[in-house]
Amino acid sequence: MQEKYQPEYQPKTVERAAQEFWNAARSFCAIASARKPKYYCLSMFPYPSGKLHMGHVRNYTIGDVLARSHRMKGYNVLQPMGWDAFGLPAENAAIQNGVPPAQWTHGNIAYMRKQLEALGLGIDWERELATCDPAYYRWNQWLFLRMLEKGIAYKKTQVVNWDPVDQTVLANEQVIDGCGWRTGAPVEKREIPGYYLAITEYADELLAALDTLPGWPERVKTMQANWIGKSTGVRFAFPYELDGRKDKLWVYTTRADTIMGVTFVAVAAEHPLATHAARGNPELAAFIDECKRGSVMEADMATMEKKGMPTGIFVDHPLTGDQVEVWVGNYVLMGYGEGAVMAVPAHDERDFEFAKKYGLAIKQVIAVDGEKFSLDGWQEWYAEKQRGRCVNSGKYDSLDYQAATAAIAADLAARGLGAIQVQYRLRDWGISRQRYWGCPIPLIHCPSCGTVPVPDEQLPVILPTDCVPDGSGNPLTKRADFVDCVCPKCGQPAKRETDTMDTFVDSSWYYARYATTPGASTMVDAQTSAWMPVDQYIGGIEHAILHLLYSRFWSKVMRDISVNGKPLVSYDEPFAHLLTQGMVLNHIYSRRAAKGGIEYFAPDAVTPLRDESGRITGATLLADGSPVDYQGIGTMSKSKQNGVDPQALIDRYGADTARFFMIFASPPEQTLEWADSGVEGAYRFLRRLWTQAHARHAPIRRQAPLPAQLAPPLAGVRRELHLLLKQANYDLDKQQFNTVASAAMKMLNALEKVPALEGTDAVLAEGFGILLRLLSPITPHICHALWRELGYGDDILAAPWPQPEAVALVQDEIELVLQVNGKHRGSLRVKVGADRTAIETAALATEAAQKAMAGQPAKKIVVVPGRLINIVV
RNA sequence: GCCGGGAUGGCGGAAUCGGUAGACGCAGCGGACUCAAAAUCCGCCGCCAGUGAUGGUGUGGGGGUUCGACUCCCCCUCCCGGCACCA
Repeated sequence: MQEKYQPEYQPKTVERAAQEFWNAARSFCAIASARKPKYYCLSMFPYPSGKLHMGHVRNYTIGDVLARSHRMKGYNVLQPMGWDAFGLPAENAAIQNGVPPAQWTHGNIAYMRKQLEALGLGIDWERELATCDPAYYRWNQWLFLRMLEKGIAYKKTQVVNWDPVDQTVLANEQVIDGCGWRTGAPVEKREIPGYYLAITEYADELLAALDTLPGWPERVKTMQANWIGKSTGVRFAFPYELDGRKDKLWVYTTRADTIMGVTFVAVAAEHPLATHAARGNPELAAFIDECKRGSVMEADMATMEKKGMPTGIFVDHPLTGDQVEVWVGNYVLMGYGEGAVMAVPAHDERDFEFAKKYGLAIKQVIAVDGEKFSLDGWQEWYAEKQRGRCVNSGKYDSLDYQAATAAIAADLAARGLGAIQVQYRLRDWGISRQRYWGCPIPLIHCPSCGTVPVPDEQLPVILPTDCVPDGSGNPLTKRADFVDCVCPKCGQPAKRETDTMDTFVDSSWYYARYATTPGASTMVDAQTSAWMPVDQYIGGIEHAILHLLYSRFWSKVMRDISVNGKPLVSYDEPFAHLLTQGMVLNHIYSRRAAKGGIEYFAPDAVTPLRDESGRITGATLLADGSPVDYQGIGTMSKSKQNGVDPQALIDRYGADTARFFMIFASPPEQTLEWADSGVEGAYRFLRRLWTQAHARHAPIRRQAPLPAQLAPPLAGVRRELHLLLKQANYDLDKQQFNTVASAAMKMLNALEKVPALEGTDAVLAEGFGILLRLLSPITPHICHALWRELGYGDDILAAPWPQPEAVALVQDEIELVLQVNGKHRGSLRVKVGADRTAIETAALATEAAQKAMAGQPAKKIVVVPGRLINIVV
């Protein structure tokens, strides 16, 4: 044994010793093994924002509980960690304090890695990676070039938020109420070229394959399915003649059955017809300009006031030949579908409001029996598909949705004006960012050859690490040593692409890189396929759609790209099981900066002001008493300054307390409002565990075998322990870790009360052995130390997972709940095998039943075996 | 606005299939130990009435199904996540 067994719990000493033990034994280095089943346990890697926050502690403790419990259950576990190291916050930090993003990022990584180590996570650090490392991002570039060759990557124009003062593209996050976050200037929409990945080519597979993911939460699959948004509709055209030229205005609709109710057509501000009409119409041109202002966010588009203006251009209704006027609408997006929509005010809520506002015709073409249509106000049934029948629609009258759509599509097709088409809500993935701190897009622009890919042997295109962004555009554009190059094709001077990639690219395949042999000279290798897919992925619910969908897409692309006739990877889906952790929330305080931008303040930097009901209404700054606004509660994040650093907790109580508290606080999938009340309780429990173990260490070390027959009080304690273990194992399988922690507390409560009898030592030895193993995934350090001190063995990680024994659980009497008319009136004890009649007789005989029945005869008696009996009078 | 989720004591939460609502813990209150405090230990603890036994009531709000509803169905309110350049 090591030093003297301390009677007091000293987390620092215990934790240092355990961590040294694991490091020396390389306990968490994953080596492929054919003898054990593999378990690739992965938590979403953090953005190195500076310090860990409680959301990280929650995420990584959950992952570690799963990894450690599976290890003890006999799995060969891989649990890696790395850094999502490119991104906007590094540039923001540079703007604020002038430090280059590279330096800031590496400093943060060093600090946060120490914090993760202090938490005692069972991580294979030999596989650590950072996405800002050229050895990693070269493969982003390499795969991008393969996608370009296959046509999966292509160029088109994109609409971005433009800050006219800083002359820079803004992220959605940097747009506050339609204005730039630094300048306060109203944001404009601007069209610029960018590169896209054709994720829509995989839309069908991404949707269908959701059914192959039983290990994913239903809610995430539903969100992804809705996001992909597969719909079957009709793409059709309104023919028109303009300046003597015949042409067609195409639209797409899922409600072709309402086509006879079209009273106008709305096009996007950027639509060619709008541009045409704006010539010689200054008022319309001004309106189009207005439409081009504002943010590009969908939420803004959906909630803003719907506005429009007529173009004076008319198109022909494809079936009736009626003249239909074309309007410009601020709610129609050029980049989505055809940039034009048919408007049926009677059966689309948005069109209805629009028509009422501008006095446009509303023509009812769908009726529902028993419902009365009125122009006075919108009613839900107007847009209903299922109950409706066509009216005022000529030959389509009385047809239902299905029949009308089919007939109308057939008629449109016969005229060459349309066809049934499957469409997706999903749009192709735009990956170009006009930012410095990201992976360079490996392209060269040559005056004579056009856009030329960087040859593979020149990869990676290395990002200079000494730039300091100042908020006014991408500093790469000013770096001649980066931009100036020679065309790989013709050798003439050329310019390098300065756009970098979306950071979602980096995170779309990092899990595969972890699984690859460290230092491999290819993107992936045979080891990748051996470890993949990830068996258990753990991360925040905020990634339910984008990150998880992009990763699924990226996997399928890698599967479809072959090198030397071999696909890069052999799996279809990257993540077999997914646990979506609920967000850890905290209060958000902010105020408008002088220029109109916004600044955030940490909750511990303000004094909240409350109304009489206790709700926070505002706050004052601790530093100078100036007022700040209360923004409600939201996810802990660097940008909102509301993260809580776990370091103080770890320093004061140790990592085990921090881990236990986070796990105990709530079930993993639930949102958690941060409050540190209760940390004391977690610490108290661990201290009690330590002192109890110490007080009993002599009898436990004897490891006496259980006697054949235990005295009833001891048998009762033993039964309780095994019952708790059974429940805890069930909860662990359900990934409901908070009640596993509760079970451990209940076990200690039971063990403290074990009466001193013949066999007590054996019950204690068995009981502590169960408790320590059950608790070790949550609080590994203290369990490691006690396991050794109490003489169970050298390494609790090598111990088998505890299982309840059936013989310990038997009992001969059970308690049934007694109800009269469904109301709880007491209980009664019956022998385990008692039959129904015996139970009924016993129940009717009880004083409580007699009293509650008040002399009335039983009309019916419900007996739920083993649970309750309900007498109905 | 649209998509997904949530709401249970003063607080975090528990209740596996529709079967004792509030396990476990925090806070609080009372007591023991102590010169005192901390730590520790014992007890109480949803709300209302009652000295008490006990009775009534209670899982965001309203309605329904059922012998029985935190749990199932319908409607509503509020909160959280996502909405494609935060990660």
